[in-house]
Amino acid sequence: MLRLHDTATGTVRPFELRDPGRVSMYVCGPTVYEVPHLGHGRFTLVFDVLRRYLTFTGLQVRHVSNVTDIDDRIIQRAAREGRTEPEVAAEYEEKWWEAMDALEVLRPTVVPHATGYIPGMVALVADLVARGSAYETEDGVYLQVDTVDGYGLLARQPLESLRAGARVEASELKRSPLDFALWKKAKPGEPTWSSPWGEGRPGWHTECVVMSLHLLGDGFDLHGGGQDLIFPHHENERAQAVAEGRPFARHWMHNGWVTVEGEKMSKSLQNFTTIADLLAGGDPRAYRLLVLRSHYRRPIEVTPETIATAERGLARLDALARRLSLVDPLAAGVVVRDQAIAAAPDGVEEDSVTRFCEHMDDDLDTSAATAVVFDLVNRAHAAADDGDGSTARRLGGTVALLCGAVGLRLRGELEAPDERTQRLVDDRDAARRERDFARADALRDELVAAGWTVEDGPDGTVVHR
RNA sequence: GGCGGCGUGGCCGAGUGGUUUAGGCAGGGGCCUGCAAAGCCCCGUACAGCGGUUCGAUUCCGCUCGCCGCCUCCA
Repeated sequence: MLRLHDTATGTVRPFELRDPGRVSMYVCGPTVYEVPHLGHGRFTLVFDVLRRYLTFTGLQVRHVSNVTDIDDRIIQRAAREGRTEPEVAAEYEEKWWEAMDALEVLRPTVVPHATGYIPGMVALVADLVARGSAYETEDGVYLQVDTVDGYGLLARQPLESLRAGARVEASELKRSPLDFALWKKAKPGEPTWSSPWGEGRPGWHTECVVMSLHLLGDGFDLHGGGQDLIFPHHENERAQAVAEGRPFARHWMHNGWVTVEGEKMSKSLQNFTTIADLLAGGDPRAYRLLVLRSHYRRPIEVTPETIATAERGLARLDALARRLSLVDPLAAGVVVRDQAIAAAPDGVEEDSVTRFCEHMDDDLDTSAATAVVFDLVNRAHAAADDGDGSTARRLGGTVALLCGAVGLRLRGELEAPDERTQRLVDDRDAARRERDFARADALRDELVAAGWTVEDGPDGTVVHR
């Protein structure tokens, strides 16, 4: 049974599903006005790992993640660049999926776009007004926060304390600085939709509550995102649902952020790296492994050094995969535990699978779970050294299974050397047979300089990169 | 001001009231190798500080210090 930290209670507690066997999860997706950076990479990887693991254990997962395609920043960018908002949104959404695909983050089951749900948002806002939870002003419609029971649950602060700390300038139009916009009345030149309050557009918090409830239903299982969404975004989503009298997310999960030299990666600090930049420099799997090696609620430092360390870990996995000719666990798609165990050609070590799952079930302790995998790697190599091929293959098969559970691809197959490289390899083998080591070493230097790793095995030289 | 998180061996990073280790990376020694690479074996007596509880605390409690974050858009 999976236990997960729940932001609403501040405790790790059982992840109890609304419908047995089926998981409904909503993860706040991107606002498409800029290219994704490593912070986006982390949250998508964290929730991808969760989703894959849930699937691994045999659950059916419905994963909804939105695209916010109308927003102040999109409008600003469009105005600045002399383009339309849909053009800007389309461009950055495309870049988003490119990055997700490269990271091997599974596409959500459903990807709602905010602009596709405007009528539902208008209806929600109208109902909140009718119920007396919201009020209209000159510039929009606001939720009156002090009408909502338990406002501050996710922030884990009472209303008074939030109010005292509010740094927003109190607008004369709002009854409280904490009241937030459900509907923004149009300013000249902005894209608009019709509503009982005139032309305008929905507030961000309204988008997500409407889409999540529409696509997953009342009392869906999990709502997630980065820790910076806890307040006000998720608090405000929840407030609307509460004001409507509708059960909202049963469980709230938030991941820690990416830091750079100890500070949060963010646009304002100008310390962000885009996913595209990361991928240009190396193996996309390294970021996944880096994420797996820490706990999802902890900050992670993502730098060239930490990525390089993860790449060495990856090299260790790949070396085993090559040695034992392990099949990439993801070649056939998402891995489901019982099916994969049944299909494993050499069996699996079920003890390790059990331990792996115990760690994962403990609030996704991926770091400890990953340690189980590396321990298997070690033992598989040792067994192979001892000439115990069947044990080695069984342990190796378990490595593949568990890597697959968290979406980590293994690269066992070698990149085929090009013709020129193969000639160098052949020449080197010949030189070694003739014990012309000076020539063999020179050829090796040449191969290494071209980026190949040279390994002399019992069957001759093998190169890979 | 309010609220929260964190502080583990050279680095990253789990975990635990006490006899036995996370794991990875880096480093040292050995094996293997023509030399390497990959791999294997061996090697580190760490838990911010100060008190308290306890037979015993890195692990529980309190305080102190330090770092980070949220209370504004933010993954």
